[in-house]
Order: sequence, then C-alpha cells, then structure tokens
Amino acid sequence: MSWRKEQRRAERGYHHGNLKEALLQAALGLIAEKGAAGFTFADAARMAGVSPAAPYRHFRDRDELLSSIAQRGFEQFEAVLTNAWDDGRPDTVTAFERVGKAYLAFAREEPAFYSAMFESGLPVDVNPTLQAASERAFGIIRAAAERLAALAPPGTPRPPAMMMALHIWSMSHGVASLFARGDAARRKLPMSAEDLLEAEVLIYLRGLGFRTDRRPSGQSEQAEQKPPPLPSGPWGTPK
Amino acid sequence: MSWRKEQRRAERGYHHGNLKEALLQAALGLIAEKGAAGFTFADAARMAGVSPAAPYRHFRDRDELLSSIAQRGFEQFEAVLTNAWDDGRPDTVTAFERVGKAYLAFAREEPAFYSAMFESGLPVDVNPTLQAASERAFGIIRAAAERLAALAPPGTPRPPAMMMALHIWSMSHGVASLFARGDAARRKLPMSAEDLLEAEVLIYLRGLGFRTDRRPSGQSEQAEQKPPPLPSGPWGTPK
DNA sequence: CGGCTCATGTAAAAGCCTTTCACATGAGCT
DNA sequence: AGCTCATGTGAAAGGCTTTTACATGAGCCG
Repeated sequence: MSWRKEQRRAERGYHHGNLKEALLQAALGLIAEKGAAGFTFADAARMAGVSPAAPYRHFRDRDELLSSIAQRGFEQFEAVLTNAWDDGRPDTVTAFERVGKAYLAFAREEPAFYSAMFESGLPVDVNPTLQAASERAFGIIRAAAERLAALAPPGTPRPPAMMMALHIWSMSHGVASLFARGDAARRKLPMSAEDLLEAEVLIYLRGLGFRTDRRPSGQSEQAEQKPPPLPSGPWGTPK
Repeated sequence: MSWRKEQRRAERGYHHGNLKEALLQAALGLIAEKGAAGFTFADAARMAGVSPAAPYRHFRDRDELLSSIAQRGFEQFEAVLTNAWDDGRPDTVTAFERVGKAYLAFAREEPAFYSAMFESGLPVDVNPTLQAASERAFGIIRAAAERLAALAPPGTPRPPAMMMALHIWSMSHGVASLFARGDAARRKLPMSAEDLLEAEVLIYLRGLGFRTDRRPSGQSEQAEQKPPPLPSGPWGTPK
C-alpha cells in the first residue's frame, strides 16, 4: 500500500521527505558515539544522505541542532523522572530513591541526550524554551522534595523543600557526572554508582531526621514520621 | 638590567624563547574566555605571535596541550585542597567543610583549569600521568574522609572512608557543576553555592551520626564523638 | 672566530568543517 | 497544466588542524 511511497522516500528523490528528523536521529547517534564536541554538522548531513548545506534549511546552525536535542532531552528526562516518582508511590522515600536511580539510568542509557543537556556547554539560560524545559525537569525533583519535606519528623525544624531538592539534584548530578559517564564510569569503585547514590541519599535523609528504612506496604505514611532510627548503616554491615 | 633581554624576547626574533609556556598561558586565557570546546590551537599560536604550525614543536596536537593544562590543573587542585584540609586543623569537621569550599572556589577562580579537567571530555584514564594527578587530588578528599571516619561516633557502624570520600566528592562536584560554573551560576538560588554545599555536607555528616556543631577551640577532638545532637537545622531557623 | 648542528620557526598545502548564496527541483495547490 | 515555495545542490569563502620541506640562529667545539 504505502511501501511504495516509503520506498521512494528511501531511494531519495531530490527531496528527502523528513530531513529534520533524520538529522536529529543522526546527530543523536554521532553524539552518543563521539561526544557533543566531536559531533559535526557535516557528518549528520552525510549520514542522512544530503549535501552539507541541506541542514541549514532546518536549523540555523550547528548549535541550534544541539539545542533541539537538549530540548528533547529535557522533555524525555522530565518524563522519566515523572515516571520514577510515580506521585510518591508506594511511599515517599522509596519513590524518592527511584528518582535518583532514574537520573543515573538516564545518564547511562541516553548518553547523547545527557551530553547535549549537560556537557555540551550550551548556554541554557539564553534559550527560554530550553530553560523552561530544564526547569520543568527539575520541577519533578522539587515536587518530590516538597512532599518529602512535608513528612519531616515532627518536632524538628522543617527543611526547606527547595534546598532539599537542590541537594538531591547535586548529589545525583555529581554521581552521574563522575561515575556513570564516559571514561569516568571506568573508574574502579567499591560499589556501583547506583548503590553509591542510594547510600548517599539515605544518609542525607537520615541527617534530616527521616527514618529511611522502608516500611512494609500497607502501613500508613504516618509511620515514616517516627523518631530517627538507631544509627545503622545503609551501606551494609562492616566486615 | 634584564629588561633588554626580555625586550628582545618580546620583539621576537626568529625564535620565541619560551613558546611552550606562552602557549599554555594563552590557552588558559582562551579556555577561560570561550570554554574548552571553543579554544583553538591556531588562536593560541596567534596570541603568542607565532605561526599556526609552531605549537606542534611543543605539543603533539591540540589535545596534548589540553592535557597539559588539565595536568597542571589537577596539581594546583591538589595543592589547594591540601591547604584547605590543613591536616584537619583546627578540628576535623571544620577542615572538612573548608575542603568543600575550596572545591567551589577552585571551580570559580580557575575556570580554565576546571574546564580542562572536568568539562573538556578528555579521556583521563588514557593518560597515566593525568590519571595519577587526578587520583592524587582525590586522595586529599579521601585522606580527610579517613580521618573523619575514624572519629565516627562509637556504637555506630563505622562508615567506609572510601564511600564517604566518594559521597563528598560527588556533592562538591555536583554543586560546582550545577551552580558555580558558567551560565548555571546565573541560576537564581535561594542561597549561595557555598552555603548550599555546606548545608548538604553537614546534613550528610549528621546522617552518619556526627555532631556537626563546631566545638569551641581548645576542647578535645574526643568531644566530636558525643551522641548525635538534637536535630536542629544547619540551614538556619525557618521563618 | 668560523662552522656545525639541532631545536625551533615558517610557508605552503591537503583535507575537513561551517556557513552563505545563487540556482535547481518537485510537491502541492489552483 | 502551471505556479510557487519549501527544500536540496554546488560552489566558494574563510577557518582550523596537521604534515612536510625548508629557514634560522643559539650553543658549542676546535
């Protein structure tokens, strides 16, 4: 039925048919492979089977393509974090942990997006659309922190949610940058980046007075508000 | 006396006299200004007043120059951290905090070095010299963590020093990358990157059972081992 | 001093990239 | 069928990187 049409597209007449998308995909592959710095406009064009000038019909310049990718990246990132947060189910702390893991997973599984978003040196603050997308993604972390802050143990000063969010963000970002990307991932560690981050967040939450041992499902969220637990490590028992 | 000689150098005979150093300095300036990605071998040569081919007498290629800068950067970084740590004086927690601050200060005050070290995408693990320098710098954090771990409150499982070091590193790096560099620094925050990191580390240490209020000088280090304090925030009193 | 030699520069050229501009094509609409 | 405009092409200008053959002169030696 339509294979005819698709076929013609594939055999590329004078017009490509879907060059913009093809360029984005090509760029994603190239960035994943050679990093945001190594990626080349001309390479993407070649990969899409068009002349080096063709991409300029769809992107003002190389940076705009990069921005488009970062944009999509932030959108996917937001989606991934939203999923991981799952509105705080089954319990706030568990969901919070899952968000941290999702951060790492994204860095690992979408190196091209991650690169464009955080390692390409694009001035995010200069592009309002991009900045908005970035802020929406951070918004998930912030919302999660908000919920967590609301559960702060009674009798203790309530930690500012914004601060918690920034702390969690910096931990996740730090671990991702240092231990889950590029050659840094090859650094030999005593534990996986995931476990490292999990322990870090748990210790941090304990520092805020949260009890961080998971409560059996079915128990009420109130149970999370009991007084701080006896100190016992989230890093397993020392040998 | 010697201005004559210097003058001759400046007036550039056929030979530059100190091109290698001049190139490193030029590169440092360029990287600080335009980022590691924007820096150009040719630009550095121009700035030093030599032909574009001259730098190849001193560096195999652009990457080797970048590596040299990263190398120096790690060395300075190590020195800065060593100073900040000051062998744990006047007390371990205070000194520990100072190391975190030094991390941020370095990111801010030496953007070119920081860029070359962490944002240039150089494969650190491929250059043994560079890797060694990087590990020496991290060694300072690790040594500090070691000392801190040894002071862990009795009765609690002792946290692995290596893990603590990695945690502190990731926090510092995360805050530095997100909030103390480039346009990220322009993000409007409820507090300075320094305060953010300080609070983060203090909460973390409290999560490990440390009492994090500073003890008056003169008191013995043993005092740090008292049972965990009543929860009271390192972020000031909520309004 | 006269000459040698080698490190250090230069010029030129090849190859690649970016970006622009005039021109070609053909998809979709009338 | 004919028009028109979005989308591609080719060619060219201007940079950067890296290599190669050649030039210079600083330091050393007799």
